[in-house]
Amino acid sequence: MKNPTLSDVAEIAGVSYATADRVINKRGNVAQKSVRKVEEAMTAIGYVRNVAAANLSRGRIYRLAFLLPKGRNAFFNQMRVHLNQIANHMQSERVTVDVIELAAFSTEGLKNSLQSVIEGNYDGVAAVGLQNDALSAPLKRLREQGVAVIGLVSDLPLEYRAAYIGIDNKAAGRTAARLIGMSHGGSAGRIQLLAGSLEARDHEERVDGFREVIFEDFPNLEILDPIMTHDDASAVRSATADALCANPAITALYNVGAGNSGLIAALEDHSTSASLCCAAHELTAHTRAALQNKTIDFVIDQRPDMEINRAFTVLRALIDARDIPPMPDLVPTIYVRDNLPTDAPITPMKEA
Amino acid sequence: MKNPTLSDVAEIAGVSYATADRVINKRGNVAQKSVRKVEEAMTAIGYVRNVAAANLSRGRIYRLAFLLPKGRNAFFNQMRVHLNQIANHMQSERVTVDVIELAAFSTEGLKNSLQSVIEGNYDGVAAVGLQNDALSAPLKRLREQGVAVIGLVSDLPLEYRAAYIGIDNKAAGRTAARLIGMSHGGSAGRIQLLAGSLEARDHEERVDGFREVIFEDFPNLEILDPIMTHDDASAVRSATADALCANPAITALYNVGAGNSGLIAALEDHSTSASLCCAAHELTAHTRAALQNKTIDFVIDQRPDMEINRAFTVLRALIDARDIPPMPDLVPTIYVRDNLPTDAPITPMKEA
DNA sequence: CATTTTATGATTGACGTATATCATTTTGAA
DNA sequence: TTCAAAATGATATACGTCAATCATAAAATG
Repeated sequence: MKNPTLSDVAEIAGVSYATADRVINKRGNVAQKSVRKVEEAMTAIGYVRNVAAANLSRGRIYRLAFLLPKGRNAFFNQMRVHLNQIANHMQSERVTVDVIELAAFSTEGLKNSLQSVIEGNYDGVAAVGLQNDALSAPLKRLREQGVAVIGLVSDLPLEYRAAYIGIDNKAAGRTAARLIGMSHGGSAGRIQLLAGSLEARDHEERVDGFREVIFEDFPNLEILDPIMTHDDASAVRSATADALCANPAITALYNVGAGNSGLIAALEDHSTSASLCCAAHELTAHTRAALQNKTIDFVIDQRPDMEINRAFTVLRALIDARDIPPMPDLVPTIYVRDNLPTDAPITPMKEA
Repeated sequence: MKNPTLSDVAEIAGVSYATADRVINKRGNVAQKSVRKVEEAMTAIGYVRNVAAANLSRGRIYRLAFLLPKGRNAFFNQMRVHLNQIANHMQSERVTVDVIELAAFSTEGLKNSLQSVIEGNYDGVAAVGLQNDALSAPLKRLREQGVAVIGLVSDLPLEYRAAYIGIDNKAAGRTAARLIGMSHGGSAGRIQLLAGSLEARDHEERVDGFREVIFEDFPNLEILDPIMTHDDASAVRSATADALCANPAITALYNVGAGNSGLIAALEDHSTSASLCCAAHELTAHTRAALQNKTIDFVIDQRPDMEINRAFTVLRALIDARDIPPMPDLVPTIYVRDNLPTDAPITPMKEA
């Protein structure tokens, strides 16, 4: 009935506790036959290491750093909120989190932040990354120090990061195209794309994916050249207004990047926007409201809450050199106005 | 730098360890001013209970039971796989899981299973529920024994369960309607519904939600009366074939329930099915393949993996009388063929 | 055979909390 | 003032693992 302990294993294996310990913690200097005896005893009685005891004994604390772009961007705001919530709960498991903010899209800024992480003596780092070779040097240093590094939302140079946590942006673009394409019901149409910058890898990938699907499966839809907005809401607003005015044949809009409040404002100004099909990224207060009042039709979300959860789990697994526990897959999530999350999903019970 | 312990708290509060312990574990017999002193010290130095040490000391083990419908239904197969995976990983945290299988949709069977749970001395139970007053008595017993009970996928009578973990089925039906509606691009159409049984609460709710949205927002779409299939694949197959034959004006299909392999087979037989819009529930090997080869267009999934994760987290929180940690929301997830998870299909499935 | 390696045993002290016991002090009511 | 009740202090043990030490036993080496 009680869970077997390592002492039980040792006893059954006919060795001392010390030897059993040498085996399970791979301390070496153990004869092969002893290893086998211990392993057999382990499986025989179904021994599983008690992580509570192990963590306590080890006195391990996990010092994590999250490198996020600074600024008032709705998506990262939300991510920061989730991060704080979870970090708060992780305190009881001896996990401390420092959030380091840095200028968005700045290789130099990221490099400096990584430098400060090197000096900060962390166990693990999750960074919203950039693809730039200038980052390789500090990342290499981190690896040499045994710091676990993962890319979050946007990847880091592949050689020096242990994992990437984020959606497949090409899939996200394809998904948007599928939805917009189907919404035409076989009729012809014209789609205006908006993007922050095609130098941002995620934006580029989304546009590519979008194009693929339209070309493959919706040949009677025309894609207009993307307008660059630098993810700025007022730029999005004026660009949208201009495009709709200049090209009345537009039947759909897809904003690949941020600045959705501008998109929404422009659509609300526009008289015939009701017949437009509109897709955007990331569920925020703005896009949620716009979905509900039918200003936009689809939101593709990357589930920042799940990303943060995964980041913690993966970092801890990497730090402990364990395998990663089974977790839900991360896919581009489609929101329409009917499947929006509610705010209080769990109902606590009244009396005992 | 090191995390403060309860001894530190006691010292700073100017009381003994014993008194500090009496406060944080609410053992009573403590003067108000001592309580205040301890609480102030706690916040002053940011004390957080070390759960590893607490769990170790308490020697707590969590004995959980999951009550799932028996049978080789693809969805529950998948759920069982996830459950086993996670249960396996939870062993190291002293969580044991017993899966109790019972006849689907059988109040009597569920009642008996609950009875065996009462005798089985569990700490928590997650049950795929039914709405039937006959269940109240055993559920009441469980509550009296201090066993945490939650409804999973399908809810239990509200009075005696602490939480429900599952999607909002009305929202799921609304979501399907929204997608099918939009896919008509404003044209008229006719939608055939298929359902297992309208006595199953989830099916009924989905149909209701579906109807709502079509009536509200797609008045030129007609909904044909649902065909009852009892979730049987061959029944679904023949019903689908018959309906398509009898009514060539059908533009869309929505299978509210299970038996998708039959639906897919019928569509693959049918010559003009390419122009049909088709939605179904739950991502399985069958529906995944059908999405990919364009036999069906949308799958609404309840993310059984997330549901299982939540179930564990909520049960443990209930058992420990803690608050529930922040977790990703559970919403009806829309899959098209472009945002499928990359995982290799986990269910080696013989038949539906 | 003597000597070095290598393997094993026996034991111990953290780690931080839960929980219990017993002695002692303080408080409140008679 | 006196005595019971309430509050506090001091202390000890257990939980299971990690990590270390030291002594001894077995095996490999020349």
